Amino acid sequence: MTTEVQLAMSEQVAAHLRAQILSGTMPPGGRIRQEVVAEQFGTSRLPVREALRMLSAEGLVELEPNKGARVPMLDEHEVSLVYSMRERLEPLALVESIPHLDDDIVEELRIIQSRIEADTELQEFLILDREFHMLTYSGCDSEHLLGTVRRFWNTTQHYRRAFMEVSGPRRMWIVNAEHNLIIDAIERRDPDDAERYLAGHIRRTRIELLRHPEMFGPASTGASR
Amino acid sequence: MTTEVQLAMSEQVAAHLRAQILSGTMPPGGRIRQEVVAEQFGTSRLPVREALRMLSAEGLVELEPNKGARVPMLDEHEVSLVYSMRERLEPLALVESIPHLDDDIVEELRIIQSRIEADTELQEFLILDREFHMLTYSGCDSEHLLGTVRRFWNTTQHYRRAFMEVSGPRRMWIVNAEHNLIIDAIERRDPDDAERYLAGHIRRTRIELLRHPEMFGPASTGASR
DNA sequence: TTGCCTGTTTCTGGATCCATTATGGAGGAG
DNA sequence: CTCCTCCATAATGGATCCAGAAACAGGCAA
Repeated sequence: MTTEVQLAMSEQVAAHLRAQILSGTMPPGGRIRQEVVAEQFGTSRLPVREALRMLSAEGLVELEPNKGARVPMLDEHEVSLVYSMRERLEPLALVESIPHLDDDIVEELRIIQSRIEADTELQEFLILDREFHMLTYSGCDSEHLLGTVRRFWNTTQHYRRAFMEVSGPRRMWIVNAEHNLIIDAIERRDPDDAERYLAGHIRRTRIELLRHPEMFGPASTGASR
Repeated sequence: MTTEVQLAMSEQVAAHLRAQILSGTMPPGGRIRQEVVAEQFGTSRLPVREALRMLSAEGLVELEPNKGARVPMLDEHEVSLVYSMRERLEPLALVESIPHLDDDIVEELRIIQSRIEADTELQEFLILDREFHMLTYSGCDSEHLLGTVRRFWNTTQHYRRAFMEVSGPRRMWIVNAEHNLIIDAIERRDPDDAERYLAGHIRRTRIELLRHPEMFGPASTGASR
């Protein structure tokens, strides 16, 4: 009796598309054809439709009636605003989370952070950075709060990558310094400091991001039409 | 040439279910059977499934694989947390919105407010109160921000009603006073004051709400199992 | 040449049928 | 009498087929 859960087909499709979108294989503006995805998985179009609904709930695709699905493309103001939302919500998530974070988590955070500092590969950085922040929020037991935070990360994922591409390793040094401040505050169980550092971290990222308007050109990577 | 849009069937079903849930006809914890809804609308189960996916994206139902849909039931802490999220996000929405609100909107706000003060019917109050706040955010052109705010209102809708039921008309007087402060701040185009009043409005509501833990009993209205 | 109209094609939306999984009750063992 | 097991039932998940809307290409007229 394996505890293997035999995921529903629609979940599998959703997971795969999610990975593709988050990894940048499907750039913003790119259309997603149900039939193409369906035969890619050897299923009918129905689970694909369900998967697309799930992803639209997560902010990863947008659905237009009778016109299909596409990866959302955000303009400069919208990205900035999502960062403003993150700036307000994620500190709350962190404050809620800290009381439930034990020393094992803190240790794990330091391990992730050391891997971030060791490995400067872009794709790897994006994954680890996300993992780092999500782990700091993991003590927060509200699915609403966590889900909302995840959605924000999803919608801005592509622009995080574009930003890191143009701002280079210098940006990573700053991120590293700020991450370590956050870890220390968590270890001291100091929610006020943690909140302050995190809000500042996100705010500075947003401001820095706005200094690179070239990221928001018509279509940064293919994705015509 | 009518601009009538011939809504998709799934949208119609979603709209109807949405209204039913928000009006309290379907209480938290209540299961939603696809087949029942389907024959209620004379359609197949497929558009119902799509509608349920939409509603789950809006936070109005929760889906569990192979177990169907139910109206989410929140505990005390979760509701409080959603109010904390509202307290942080809605002031941002208001600040973003104010520059785009013209005098016509202000006038409309005063009309809604006068209707709230005139009509003390509970159901009507809930609708008008929501309409009021959403109108103050209507100048904000970000679908992400507006969508998130709407989701928060959706998830707490049932507890807003339960709260008004137990706290009575006294609560309405306070709400009225605070609404008028917000209108004035908007009319003066003073985002700082507006933000302050709104944050205080939500915070005080949250605190007051927590003084009635009896609302979070096993099941306030039917909805067994 | 340019703009509009129309026919064709392609893709999404919906209906029906089948497979799979959860649920609830009856019956038997301890 | 209680608890476990097994089975019948009902509800969800998926496949296939069909209808309708949108994009595209070609032709016609100004």
